[in-house]
Amino acid sequence: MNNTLQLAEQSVRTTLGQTQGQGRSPGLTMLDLLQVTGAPVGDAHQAAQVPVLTRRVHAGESLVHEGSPAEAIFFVCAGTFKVFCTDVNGYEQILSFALRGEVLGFDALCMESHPTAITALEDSSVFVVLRNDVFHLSQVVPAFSQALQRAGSLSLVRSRDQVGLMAAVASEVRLARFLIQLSQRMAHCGQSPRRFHLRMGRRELASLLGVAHETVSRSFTALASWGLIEVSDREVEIRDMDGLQAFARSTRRPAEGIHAERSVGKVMRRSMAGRRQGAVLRLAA
Amino acid sequence: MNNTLQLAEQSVRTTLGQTQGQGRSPGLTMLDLLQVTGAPVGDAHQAAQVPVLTRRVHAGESLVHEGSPAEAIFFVCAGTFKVFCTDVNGYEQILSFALRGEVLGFDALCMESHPTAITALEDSSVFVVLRNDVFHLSQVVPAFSQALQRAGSLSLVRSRDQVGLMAAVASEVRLARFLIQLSQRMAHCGQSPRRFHLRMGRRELASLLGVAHETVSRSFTALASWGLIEVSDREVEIRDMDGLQAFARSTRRPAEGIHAERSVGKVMRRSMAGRRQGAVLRLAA
DNA sequence: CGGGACGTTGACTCAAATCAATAACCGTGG
DNA sequence: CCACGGTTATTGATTTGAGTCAACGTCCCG
Repeated sequence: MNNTLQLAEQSVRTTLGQTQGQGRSPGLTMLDLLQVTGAPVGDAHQAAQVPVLTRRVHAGESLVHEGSPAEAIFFVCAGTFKVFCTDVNGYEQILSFALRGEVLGFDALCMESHPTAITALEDSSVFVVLRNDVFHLSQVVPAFSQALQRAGSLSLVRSRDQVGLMAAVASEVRLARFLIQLSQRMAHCGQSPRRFHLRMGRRELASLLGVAHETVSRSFTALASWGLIEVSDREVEIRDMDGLQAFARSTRRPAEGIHAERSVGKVMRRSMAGRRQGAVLRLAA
Repeated sequence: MNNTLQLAEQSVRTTLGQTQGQGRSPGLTMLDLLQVTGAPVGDAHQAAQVPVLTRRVHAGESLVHEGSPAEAIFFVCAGTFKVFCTDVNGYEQILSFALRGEVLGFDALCMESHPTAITALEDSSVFVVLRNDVFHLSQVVPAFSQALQRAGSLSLVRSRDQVGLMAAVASEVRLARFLIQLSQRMAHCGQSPRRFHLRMGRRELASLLGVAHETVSRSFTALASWGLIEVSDREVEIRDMDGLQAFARSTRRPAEGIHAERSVGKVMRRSMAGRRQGAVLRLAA
């Protein structure tokens, strides 16, 4: 317990240089961090004793650069981040978007440097846990150990959802899946699951989905003309959640031996092909 | 310390029912588990005191079913596993292959049930850590806590590499990237990085790469005809590692503002198109 | 006002999905 | 032993969806 406080003090001192004078911890503690992650808080009193650093990152600013030494991990307190890596040719591959409660930099725990870059898509803030403290805090504050495990695990689930996105054949299906994912994550953050503002541009979306940005545009208008969503620039409203979800379930040719009818997506896109205007769509009713 | 042994005993008792009578722990301990993960072993003596369960899984057998309650996590001790999920239409989406040292089921830590299925591609064995023990062991055996963090982190890195695979435009590039990844992982396991036996079929590979299985076949013959590899069914030999790596770096249209020359892949595929036989290839020499 | 970033839409091309046929392999059982 | 069905892998023919190139409109900021 004594130990705990010492540790925390040291943490603060060590990190101040890191934050580049940007953020001072306004009295936030480990308890706040735990609450943001949604993990069960064991000993709230103990957790409230351990101060935690925060850092503000303005829109477009970088939180970590690719290849920079892995000195800390972060927990998103507010805002949105994009995680990406830039290959030798300058192509920027987006790996995920992170919302409130998610951990950033977990993938660096098994290496010396960050394999990915992270930048803020809007004004955001994070909790900072220095790498050296990760180990100690795990031992001293059991709830933190658990929160880290859960957050890391969630990160993995997200990453695998991402594979599900890119696995879809049709570009419209990829977009539909993304929108549903985002909708659920927004809901989880207490925001409206039916109407939201996209924090990223078409180009970034295209990278995430693994298609050309022109295709993203076309897919948006396609989904809108089916009557599933309504779009205006980055403003999105889901008009037919069930329909969108059904459409998002379209898959690539099913495994042999299972003789289901043709995939929904293709049927729908084919049936829509002849139509001229955004006709109302009856979906596998 | 005393506590440690009690915990372990309990673990053994609780798990015996789970293992379906398949595996008895042949005296393996936490020390063995730590060594397999490659994590630094702190107190070897302590770790050697903590028995750990193992479980054998025969080729084709299932380790966990999708949606089954998340009762344990696993560390691959030997063999190969595939991690996948089956969607409503019966299409089997492969998420990753796991080799020795990697953790399985980490994604279930943040939920009540496994979001993915896991089956063995060959006769394999795993260490079993019950979910309830994960928390306690993390507190009692610091080295385990660290090993779990590292293994989870590695899992995330793998999952993101997977995104890198599917992000590539050309199917031959995807396959090339996969082969290089696998080569490096094989090397990490102490096996030859130039010559290996694929544990998975074309269909499974196709699912992982996000293409049709016919395309995987064609990509294999393409890479072989470039002279980069040699293939015979599931036996693969990399003949030109540098060339393969250069080819694997081909990307989608680079981000605007960076005016690099056309992507390597397209050029190569174009220049190869005219050739009839597996000519020797000079790559960006 | 002009330059730049962003988004949409159209036209064209081509790579990969799909459909189909064949070959090789394997375990089973006559 | 071979015949058989089932699975897997390869290759060919055809179609189509998405990448690419290009033009255009909008918005914002200097």
